[in-house]
Amino acid sequence: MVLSSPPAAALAGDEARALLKALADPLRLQVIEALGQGERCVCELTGELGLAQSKLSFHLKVLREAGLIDGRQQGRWMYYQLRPEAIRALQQWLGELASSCQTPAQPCC
Amino acid sequence: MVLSSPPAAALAGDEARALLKALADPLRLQVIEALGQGERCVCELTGELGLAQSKLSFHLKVLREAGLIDGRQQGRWMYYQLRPEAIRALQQWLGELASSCQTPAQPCC
DNA sequence: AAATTAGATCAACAGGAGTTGATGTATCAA
DNA sequence: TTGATACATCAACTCCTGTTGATCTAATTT
Repeated sequence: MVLSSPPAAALAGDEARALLKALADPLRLQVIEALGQGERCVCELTGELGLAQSKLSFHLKVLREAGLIDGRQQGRWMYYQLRPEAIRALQQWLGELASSCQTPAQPCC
Repeated sequence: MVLSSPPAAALAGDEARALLKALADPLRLQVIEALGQGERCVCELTGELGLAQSKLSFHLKVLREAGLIDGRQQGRWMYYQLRPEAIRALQQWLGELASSCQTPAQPCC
C-alpha cells in the first residue's frame, strides 16, 4: 500500500490538461478503473470490458502517451498498470485549485 | 482558507467522467484557472482571456452544468466561482484509484 | 520453417464538440 | 420610454476524435 505519495512535481496547466483529456473518455475511464485494481494483461482487459481489440489498443495508446499507464511486454503478452505518480500529480493540481478559489470578486466594470 | 475539506461524497465513475470531460478543454481550463484565484465577473473573464463573448458563455454553461462552477447574478453582471466540493470530490476519486493499483497481475491466458 | 496468436497500426468513415455571427432577454441609464 | 449594456441562446458550419475492419509485426508453438 502507498502510505505517502512521492513528492509529485507540480503540474503545469498544459500537463494537467493532457492528463484530464486522456481520462475524459468513457471507455478509457473503464480501462483506468480496471487498472485501478492492479496490473492487467491486454487480453484480460479485452475480455473484462468486451471490446474490439483495435479499439482497446487505440485507447491504451492514448493513455500511454499521456503518461497515465505503463506497459511491460512478457513473451507475447502485454501487461499494463497505472502510473500512480501521474494520478497523484493531478490530484495535487486539483488541490491547489480548490485552495484559493473562495476569494470574493471585487465589484467589476 | 479551507483547512479541511467537507466529507465530499464518493463519486461514481459516471460523475467523475462528467467532471473530467468538462475540465478537459484548453479554454475551460483557462477559465477554471482564472476562477482558481477567486470569483470573477464574466466581463473580467472576457477581458483576461481575450475571448469572444458567445464562446465564453458556451464554456461557462458546460462548466456550470457539470457542477464545477456556480454563478450569481448581481444587477446586470454575472459572477462565477469554482465549487470546491466538486474539485475535492474528484480529487478523492483519483486518490482511491491510485491507492490499489500496484497489485501485480497474475499471469493470464 | 510454417502456422498460430497477441497486440499494434492504418485508412476510411461517422458523429459530436467547439466556433462564429446573429438574435434574444433582462437590467440599468438617460 | 428609449437606448445601451451584459450575458444567454441559436443555427450553420468545421474539425477533431473515436470506430471499424484490414493488415502488419513479433513472439511462440509444432
